[in-house]
This record gives sequence, C-alpha cells and structure tokens, in this order.
Amino acid sequence: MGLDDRKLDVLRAIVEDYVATQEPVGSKALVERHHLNVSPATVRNDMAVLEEEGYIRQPHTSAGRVPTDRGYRLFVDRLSRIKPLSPAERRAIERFLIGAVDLDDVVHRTVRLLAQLTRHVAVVQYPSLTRSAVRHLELVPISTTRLMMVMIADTGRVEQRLVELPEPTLPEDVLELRQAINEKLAGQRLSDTPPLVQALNDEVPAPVRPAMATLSTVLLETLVERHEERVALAGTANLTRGGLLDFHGSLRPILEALEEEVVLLKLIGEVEPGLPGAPGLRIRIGDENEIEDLRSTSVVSTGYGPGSTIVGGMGVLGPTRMDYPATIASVRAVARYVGDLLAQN
Amino acid sequence: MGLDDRKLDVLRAIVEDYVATQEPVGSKALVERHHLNVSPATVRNDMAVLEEEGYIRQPHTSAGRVPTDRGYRLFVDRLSRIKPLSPAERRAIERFLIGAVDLDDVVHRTVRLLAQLTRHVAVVQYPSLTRSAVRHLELVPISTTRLMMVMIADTGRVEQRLVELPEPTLPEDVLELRQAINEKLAGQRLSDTPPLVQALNDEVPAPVRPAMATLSTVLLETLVERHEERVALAGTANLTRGGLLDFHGSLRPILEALEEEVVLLKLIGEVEPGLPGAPGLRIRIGDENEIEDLRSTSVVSTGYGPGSTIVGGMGVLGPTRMDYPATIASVRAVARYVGDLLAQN
DNA sequence: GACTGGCACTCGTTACAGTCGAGTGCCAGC
DNA sequence: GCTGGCACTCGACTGTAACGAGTGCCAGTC
Repeated sequence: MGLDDRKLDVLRAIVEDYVATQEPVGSKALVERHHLNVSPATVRNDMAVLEEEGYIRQPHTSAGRVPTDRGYRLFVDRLSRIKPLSPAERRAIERFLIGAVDLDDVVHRTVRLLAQLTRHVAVVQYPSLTRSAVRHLELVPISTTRLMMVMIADTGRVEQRLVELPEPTLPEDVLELRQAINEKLAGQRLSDTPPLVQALNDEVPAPVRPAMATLSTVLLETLVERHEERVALAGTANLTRGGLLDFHGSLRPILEALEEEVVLLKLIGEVEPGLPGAPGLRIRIGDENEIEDLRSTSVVSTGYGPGSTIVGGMGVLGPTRMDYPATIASVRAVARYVGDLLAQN
Repeated sequence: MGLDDRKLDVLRAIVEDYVATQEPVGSKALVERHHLNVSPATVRNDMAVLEEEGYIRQPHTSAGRVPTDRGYRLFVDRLSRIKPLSPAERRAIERFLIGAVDLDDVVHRTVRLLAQLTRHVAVVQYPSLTRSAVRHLELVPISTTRLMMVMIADTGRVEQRLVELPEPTLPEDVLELRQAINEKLAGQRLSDTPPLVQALNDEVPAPVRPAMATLSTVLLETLVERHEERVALAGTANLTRGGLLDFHGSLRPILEALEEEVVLLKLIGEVEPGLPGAPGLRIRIGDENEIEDLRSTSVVSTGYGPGSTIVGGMGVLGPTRMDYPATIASVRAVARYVGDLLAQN
C-alpha cells in the first residue's frame, strides 16, 4: 500500500497546519494554504487513505483531520528537516550560558534556557556520577569521630557525605587516608572504583583500617551502587499553553509524573543511537512513551557531554502536536553548547 | 459594630463547611450540619451582617456564601485552633526524614514530605549561606592556574567554585593559602567574613597575594554579596486538585511565578515574629500576598534551624480555601523535625 | 428586642429543540 | 486518476422554558 508523494505532501501539510493552528484541518483549507495543485475532493480521497493507514484521524464525523502519533512519527522520520536556529536564538543560548559560576548554575541555566527556547517543559540531568571520573576526594574532620567526605568529579559535580567513624581517628590519620584514597582513585572513572576501593581496604596501614572500611562503605553504597542521579526541571508553566486542549484536559497526571525523579531520568537518561545525522537524539511520540501518564506527550531528548563522550541527558516534553523540527534543533543546539562548555573545564 | 459570639460561630461554620465541600454554603445547610440552635432565617440575618462587614460574600445572588480573604484572616486569627497531628502523620514525618545522606537529600525529602502531608505546593529554602558559619574551606588544585574552591558550611551546605588564578601557583602555596584562610574564617558566620577576608589579603605572604586576591574576590562576590540562596519545590500537581475551581481557572500565572527562585524566596524567606504561640510562623491569605500572581493563593511559612536559630524558611502554598489549622500544624511540625535533624550535626 | 415562619424573588443550571455550517463520502462525468 | 456536485452527519451555537437553591423582607410570636 504505497503512499505516493502527494499523499505524503498532504500528511505533511496536515501536520504543519495542525501544529500551527491547533485545529482540525479540512480539505478545503488545506488546498488553499498549501499550493497542492489538486482539488479538495482529491485531497479528501488521499485523506481517506491516510486515515485508513492510521496516520490521521477525525475527532468527530464532521470535523477536519488531526495527525495520529503514527502520523507524527512518519512526519518526523521522513517528512521534515531540522530547522536551523535563528541568529537570535544562537545569541540567546550563548548569552544564557556565559557567566555560570558552578555546575549547579550551568544546569539551572541550561534547563531554563531550554524551556524558554522550546516553550515546553525542559529536563536536564546532572552529569552522571557513574560516567564521571574522580578528580579529588577530600576528607574534612568535623570531630574526632566524624568527618565530611567531599568528592569532586571531573565534570565539576561535587558530592558530600557525612561519615560517622567507628572510633576516634587522629587528624594525621585522616590525612593519610585522604592521600591513599586520592592516589588510588584520582582520575578513575567512578564505575571502575569498586575493586580499587576493595584493594584500598587492605593496603592501608592497620590502625586506620576500621575508618577506611567505613569510608569505603559510604563511598560504594551512596555514590556508586545507588548511583545518585539528579535532574533539574523547568517550564512546567508551558504545559498550560494551548489551554487544556492538549493532554485531554487534565494536567494532573503529567505534573505528578514529572515530580518523580525516576520518571524524569527515564525520559532523558537513556540515550540511544538516534536518527542518522542527529547522533544521540531520541524522540518519543505519544504512545511510544513507556510511562503511562505521559502517553499524551512527546519527548525529545539527547545526551550531552564534553566532546563525543556522554555524561548525561537533557530534553523537553510537550504536547504531541509540537513543532518537531524547531524543538529538535533547539535541543541539539543547547546540548552541543553545554558539551562545549564542559569540555573547557 | 461588634460581632457577637453567634456571628463568629456562623463565620467559623461557613469557613469549615466551605473548606470541606468547596461549595458556597447556604443558611439551611449550615443549621443542619452545625447545631446552631437557631433557625435558618436568623442565620441569614447574621450572614447579611457578616457580608456587610466584608467577611463573606455571595458569588451570585442565588448562591450560598463564601468566605473572603478577610473572613479567612479572622478565622485564622481568632476562630481556629491548630490541629494536633495524628500519630500516623508523626510517624510519616519521622520515617521520611530518617536516612537522608546529605543536605541535598534532607531538603528534597523535606519538601516532598511537606507536599504530601499538606497536599499543597511545598517550598523549602536551603540553609542560607549568610546565616551559616564556615566550617571549612578547601582548595583543590586542578592545574597550576586553576583550582576548585569548596566551602563547607556548618549547616552541611557545600558550595564550590572554579577559580582561575592570575598566575601559576605552586601546590605548597595553595596549601599555605588554604591554611591561612581556614585559620581566619573557620567558625565565622559568613555575613561577618568581608572584613576578615580583607585582612587576609594583607596578612598573607607576598608571593601568594595575587592568588589570594582572586580567591577573596570569588569568595565575597559569589558567596557573600550575591548571597546564593537556593530553594526546592514540590507538589505542583496539587494545584490541580479542586479541578480549576480555585485560582479562578488558570494555573498559568501561578506556575510561572513558582518558576522564579526570587519569588519562592520571597514567599518563605522572610521570617517574622508570627502568631503568638507559633513563633516564626507567617500566614498570607490571598490579597495579603505581595506577589500579584499569587493573590488567589495562601501561603503558610515558617523559619527553621537547629535549636532556636533560624537558617532558612519553608512553607506551603495552596488555595485560599485551605484547611488552615491542619496546614499550620504540618508546617510547624516538619520545620521542628528538620531543625532537630540539623541540630544533630 | 430577638427570633421565626412564610413568601415572593433572583438567577444560575439543566434540558430540549432548532438552526447553522464545516466537513465529509460517494458518485457520475471528464 | 482527477473533479464538481450533492446529500448527509454532527458538533457548535442560540433561545426558551422549567427547576430549584438560596436569599431578603415582613409580619407575627415569645
């Protein structure tokens, strides 16, 4: 059942018009706005075929057509080109990211930028610890039986844990531990550390072994095993654009889903090969979403990181009737800029 | 124009019923549900007075009465007692806060707890840096001209900044700086540091002065002056309860306001004497809110901190027709628990 | 003087009927 | 294979009527 070129043109026109107007588009309006050189009746026949194939549907008998998730998918895969960003947008990105003072700041600015640019909900994952390397590990004594462990990752991420030592430990012993740990771990990817930490337990001088045991437990348990991922969110107000027409009327489940970090990570954390020409980009349209409550939304996400390595994900979530070419362009551009920014450190 | 006891009873009954049902309450329903020993007609007369005084109003001529902001205010100030928490709620609080691994975790858990408990939007400010004392300041060399400055506050808060040094600096000089800074600043409240940092610039040996100058600039500018406050937010999905009846139909401006950190800080950051018997508690009802877009909401906030000191604020935001006694109780209880938790460090 | 029962009135809500028109499907003809 | 024409569908909108919750007011009672 081949869809000839004109039918594809019709589908593209329907998608574009519907995205622009948010109203079901009829055959007459279609031939007027796009210069398809055929009559409405012909378009109607094409529409009938497209509907049969599941690319569009009619909300009511006497209404125009609306793209289905499948229709958007075809549009994204074969009918659209990624829009180049406008110079104004490029400038906005640069201006927004300049002057970030630390990683927190970078992530915050990025997520707000993405939300503003795309006018959708934006999600940015902090550089994943498991994908980071240890730059330095600091031990700051608080009292003789307590210390603060501060780990600095090469991505700029800093994590701290309060550690309760099993027995009083002298400051010089803490220093020794600190040095031993850093010699062993500095520069290592966090995911490779478990055996190294195990080894440390044995290599360290006997008197500080109990302290080392506690430290290694905290290190492995809270930083490696339960790999502490974090995300930032912005632009939820954008969900209310389009006045409850999207999302079949209730924001509730969507807002609830977005409150779960696990959900957010699932949205943007799993990076895949992506489309050819758009490495790492992932698009999930409506039903394609794994998360039940987000079946009325689309997600455009990508990985980011310095150079070609990927340390985290970012993306946006909006109504299925979003402007895919523009959204994709924005997400990609921001990810690239942030990657460059990280590469500078 | 004295409001006698019965009129106050009527007002209280109206508030309670309206909060429970979300529907305008009429004279007949009122006498039925609350055992005021008078007839509906009498209640109607009282209502007329209450309306004249601005405590209640009629949405339409043929509808029941609804409390005004002023009515809620009177209710909160004089007609309600704070509900004690149920044992289940107490347990929930304890369970929720046990096992937090670091300050981030504490704040996150707290804000989610508050949102869940009150079923409103919750906001928690991170312990303010200006109100904190320096516990330790660490300098981690990244290269000869770059180092990472990590400040650990006594509240457990950790801030880091990447510092670009004006000239290559030897590791031992960095160590010296580190020691000099810590001797001077450790234990000092951050708000008291500016003169101390100034002094440091002169006291430090000549060779490291340029580096010290850079460090002190970063320290003062990013941590003290532009006192970096942070907040966490949760429970926005709760805004959709009551199906758009509250907030006269549009969540938009509210969600937008909540995206601004400045707004959030304004909501919960400014602590005041509060009600007698509820120190530090602050309640703003509808119009009393400074922020235009939040005039259809009420905010219950309080300070928190170890012992009787206050290091930050927390609170919730909901429709003006919230259950004030219960909400107040929850906010106070959570703030107290978190304060205790902080005191343990 | 305070309270009550009764009654007329208001006005939002709901239901129903009728009209309008955008958009369709189909078919005969080019 | 495309087009013009036509009958048909069905949601959106409008107007009318009945309904009823709730009120304000007043005359009467304790």
